[in-house]
Amino acid sequence: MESENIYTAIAAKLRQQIMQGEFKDGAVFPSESELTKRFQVTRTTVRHALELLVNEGLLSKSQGRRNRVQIRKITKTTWNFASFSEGMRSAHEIPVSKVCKAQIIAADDGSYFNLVRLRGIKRIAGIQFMTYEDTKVPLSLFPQIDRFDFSVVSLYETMRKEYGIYPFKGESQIFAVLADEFLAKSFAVTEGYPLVKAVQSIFDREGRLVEKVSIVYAPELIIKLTQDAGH
Amino acid sequence: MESENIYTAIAAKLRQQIMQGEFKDGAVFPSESELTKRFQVTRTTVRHALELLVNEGLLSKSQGRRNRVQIRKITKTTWNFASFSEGMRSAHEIPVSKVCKAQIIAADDGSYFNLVRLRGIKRIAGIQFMTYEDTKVPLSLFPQIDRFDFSVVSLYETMRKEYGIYPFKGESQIFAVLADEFLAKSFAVTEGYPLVKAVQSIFDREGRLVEKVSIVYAPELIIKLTQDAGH
DNA sequence: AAGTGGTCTAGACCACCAT
DNA sequence: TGGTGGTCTAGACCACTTA
Repeated sequence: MESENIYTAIAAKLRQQIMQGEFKDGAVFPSESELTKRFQVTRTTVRHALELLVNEGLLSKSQGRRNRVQIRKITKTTWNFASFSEGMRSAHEIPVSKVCKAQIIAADDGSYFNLVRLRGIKRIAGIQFMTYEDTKVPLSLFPQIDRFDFSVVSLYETMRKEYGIYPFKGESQIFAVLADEFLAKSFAVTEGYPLVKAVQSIFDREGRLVEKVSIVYAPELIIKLTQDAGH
Repeated sequence: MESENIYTAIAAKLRQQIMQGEFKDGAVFPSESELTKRFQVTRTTVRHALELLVNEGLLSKSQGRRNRVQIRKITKTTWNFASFSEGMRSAHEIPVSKVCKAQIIAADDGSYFNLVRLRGIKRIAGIQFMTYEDTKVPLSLFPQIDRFDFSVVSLYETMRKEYGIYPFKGESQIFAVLADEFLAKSFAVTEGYPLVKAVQSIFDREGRLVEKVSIVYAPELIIKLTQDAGH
């Protein structure tokens, strides 16, 4: 498991410790001088390693303060439901998830766990669904993942905590579709109403396919994207 | 125009030279040792400055070879038409642009140049339009920009070359809409066909609003997005 | 006041590329 | 083979936060 460079090796070791929960999310990180002693290198090399972790969204820095573990979510936008439900939770709304289908399916390239969910929020007036998600995850990477109840637990959290696999990069295609009877009923719109649908493939850092997902968004849901030229 | 750090100041100076075309796109960049002499700093500091430019997508590096100026486009996807038309050009298709409206409008926050275009490609069978774009650019940043003929010249290129302003960051909202009579005719679909519409605000590095644009995409146009967790 | 991270120096050796 | 960028050392001083 050796890497060519010292700093990549150090980053790999620290990343592993973060992933395995040895350094917990939000906790203070060992100081740079501690790390120089531990790894027997100069501070420059330690900082080079830490820079990688910062760029990966695992570590947050600010001058004078101790470095902290901060696991950044895959997007900062309402692009996937995860961040959306977090926003709702803070606004005193309760996220709900209704499993429509949870089964193992066979494809050309192996077996997949297929999870179909309606997701939304619970309000006084009743449940309002915001997305319809059809997810496929490869069983080769996530053996026995069908034993979890995803109406209760988060899929991404399960991937991270139970399997140590971390979504890193996503590719999406966007379409417009017309609401069919089921979607119209679920989203409380008329049949034929135009809806946004996204088909995504999510990969981890090693480039392995982690998830194939198709999402139809309710019209209330404002889909925001942020893109940079660089950085 | 002084910055607090030496490396930020050096990066700012080099960035300016790249933007102003002193170092042209694709050309070799001064070597790191040359830059240490020019700015009278160590190589570490020069490299710190260059790292910023690499992250901004202005510079490309590889070991042993000279650093090169490489101006990365705002997206690598079919997200805006620019990259799409570039792809088409290489496939021996001719991009076309039909100006529907080009006028100055007044808003609460100043005057804007409003440009509405149908854009697409010319084929043997005829012209096929792929996007309908409604663009508004502030006259405060781009005085007399209405003198250009944007059926011929690129809007982004004009911003860059004539005004030295460089699109950096974009925020988008995505909707689904139904084709009205005009769009149906332009895109050769039936009225009521579902289409993807994006409303974008584009900012430059200083955070100034450079462009407000709404784009409706033809159904043939596959909209691809790539997103990373970090880096 | 002590400790932390941010910046910067002045070197060194190496891997890689072009000639 | 000479020059380039990549890595790394062993220091130093500063800005900032925390106690």
